[in-house]
Amino acid sequence: MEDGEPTSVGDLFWAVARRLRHSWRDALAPYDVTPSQLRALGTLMRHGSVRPGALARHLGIAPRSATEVVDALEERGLVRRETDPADRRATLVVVTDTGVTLAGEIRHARAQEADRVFAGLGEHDRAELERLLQLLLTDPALPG
Amino acid sequence: MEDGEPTSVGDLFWAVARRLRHSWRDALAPYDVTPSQLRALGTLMRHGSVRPGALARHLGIAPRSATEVVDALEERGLVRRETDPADRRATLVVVTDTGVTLAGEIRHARAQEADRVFAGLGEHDRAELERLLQLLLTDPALPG
DNA sequence: CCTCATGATGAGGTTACCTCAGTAACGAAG
DNA sequence: CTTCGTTACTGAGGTAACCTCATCATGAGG
Repeated sequence: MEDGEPTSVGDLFWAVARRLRHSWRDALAPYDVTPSQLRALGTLMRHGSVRPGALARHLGIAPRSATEVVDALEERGLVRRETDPADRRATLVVVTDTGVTLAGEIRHARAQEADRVFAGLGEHDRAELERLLQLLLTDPALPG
Repeated sequence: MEDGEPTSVGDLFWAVARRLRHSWRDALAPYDVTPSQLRALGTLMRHGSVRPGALARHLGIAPRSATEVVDALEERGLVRRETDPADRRATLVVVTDTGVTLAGEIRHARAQEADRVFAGLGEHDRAELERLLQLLLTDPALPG
């Protein structure tokens, strides 16, 4: 990113996104969990056992893609699939003990990393950024 | 993105990034140019004819990946490769007339789209966001 | 019980990256 | 002027994270 002149807000946004992505990838490397897996794990922690379809909706991805993330998490033993007793077509994705533990550790590490990155802004600016992002997120002009 | 509770600034950031990405992809669809291609084309417009290696540096990607972007642009006739007269190992990536025209059109369309998205913030907030992003970008705490 | 909708997944594709190895040409040193 | 390390690009092959479309089982309503 030696490009000294990102012209628009959009360009700026992407430039920051890129840096952030790399930074996080490095921070997560020792845990052998990719960002998207972590995102899914986090959602599962927050929502408890859900079906892949619901997970997909939470993550804003296609149902088929949720299957893949669950596959990956299951392969790492962080999650396990159980047949939904209420509907035998469906599956429940349950976080294992290992998963819970790891999620906790990573959450901690990531919070530190985020602090490191966003702390450069100072308390006030960080709150301001949070407000603006929240605004953008709830902006009806953007497609879902 | 039905997930009502992105907890951290980072999560928020990614959520916004996702929406923005989709929005842009849709806006660019009629031109048959991917975001990464457009980014490269933009850089070329700003810097004139450069070698793939330099382009890679500007874009913050590996040299090998620049080759790919140039391949794609060349295939669409937006760019052409010329041997660097100063160093026959090297190649110069030159934007064709078609490329210049298309870049102009897209720049216009994209500006409108960005306006649409970020205008939801209002003039003041947009400037504020720009300031904050610029801050993050120049923050030495982040790896290059 | 037949039909339609729904939940998950197999198959196969795309984008945008990456590393590693190879080839060609430059530049300096012998 | 030849040899040698360096640099520029690219072929080969790989990855993550998505996608669509087709398939199969189950559930729910007429």
